[in-house]
Amino acid sequence: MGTKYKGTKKEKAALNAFINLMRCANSLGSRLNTSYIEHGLTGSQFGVLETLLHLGPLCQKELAKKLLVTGGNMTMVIDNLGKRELVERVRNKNDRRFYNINLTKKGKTLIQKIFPGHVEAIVKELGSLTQSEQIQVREICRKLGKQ
Amino acid sequence: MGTKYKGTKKEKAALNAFINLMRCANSLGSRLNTSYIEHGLTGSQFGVLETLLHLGPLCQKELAKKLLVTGGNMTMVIDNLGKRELVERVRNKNDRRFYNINLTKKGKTLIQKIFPGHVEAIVKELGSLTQSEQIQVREICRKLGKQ
DNA sequence: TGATATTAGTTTAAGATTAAATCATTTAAT
DNA sequence: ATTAAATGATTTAATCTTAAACTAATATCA
Repeated sequence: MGTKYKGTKKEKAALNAFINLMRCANSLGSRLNTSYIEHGLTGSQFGVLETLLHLGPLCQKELAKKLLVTGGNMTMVIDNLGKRELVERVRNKNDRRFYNINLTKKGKTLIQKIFPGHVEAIVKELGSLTQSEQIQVREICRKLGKQ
Repeated sequence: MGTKYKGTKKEKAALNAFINLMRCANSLGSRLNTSYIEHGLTGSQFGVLETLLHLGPLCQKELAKKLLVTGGNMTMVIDNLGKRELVERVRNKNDRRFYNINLTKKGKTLIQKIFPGHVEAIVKELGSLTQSEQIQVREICRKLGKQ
């Protein structure tokens, strides 16, 4: 579904690629959020739990950077995960400005329970692409990722 | 930057493609939002104005569907655009459940002023892709778009 | 040492977003 | 015609998100 914008060929090609990419990511994200919404997690909350599971304890700033959200928002996300006792803040002893954010046993159990279904859903969605196309996605996104 | 998840090759390939796609769209979106943020518009507001400019008057439900947001949210977005007199609601005479949402002269002037810079920024960002890669994006997103 | 700058995290204020309940209007089915 | 169902829009309550101002801890360096 191309744009209705009247521009040069080059402009229309770029605009179409952009629109398609954004809409695709948006709708893919919506279709894949059921795995964590069912467990009362928001996207950011799921992202934090998943990041901690796979990368180990991180401080809030690192989490915010990885998940592309602001520091203030990360404070709230960690607060809310903390209220449900899914993560805990532990002051860094060497530098008391930092917290190390750890998964609690309860948090680890939850994310380990949810994650496989999430992967399964992704594999299913991405199954419409050939292996070569999946590699193309990585290459293209790598190029676009550099500002 | 691949995932740390231990899974089958197929799972890791799908997961990596997915993560790259989502992060790419996210950061691309952040880099491209300056064009409208400078004019005090949110992403949704910009989306509405741009859609109305290129597709003509639509009702709120159609706008919500095109922009992948909820109807309730669209009510608020239109409210806020209305407060700034950038759009206006006009009751459909044949079916009074509908509003036709029109760009005002002020709204049309604004979006016509902003849009070229937005396109220019997109062309610049997408310029890191070859023409063939831009076409690949469309093909890949078209496949992923089907649920 | 002690003033200054930097850094991690928090708070605040404004507004965005959603799901769900509700209202108003129109359509469908007797 | 009248009831029931469907449809577009609104409201509500809860949560998310951001930018900017702020606090506390650490680093820098004259």
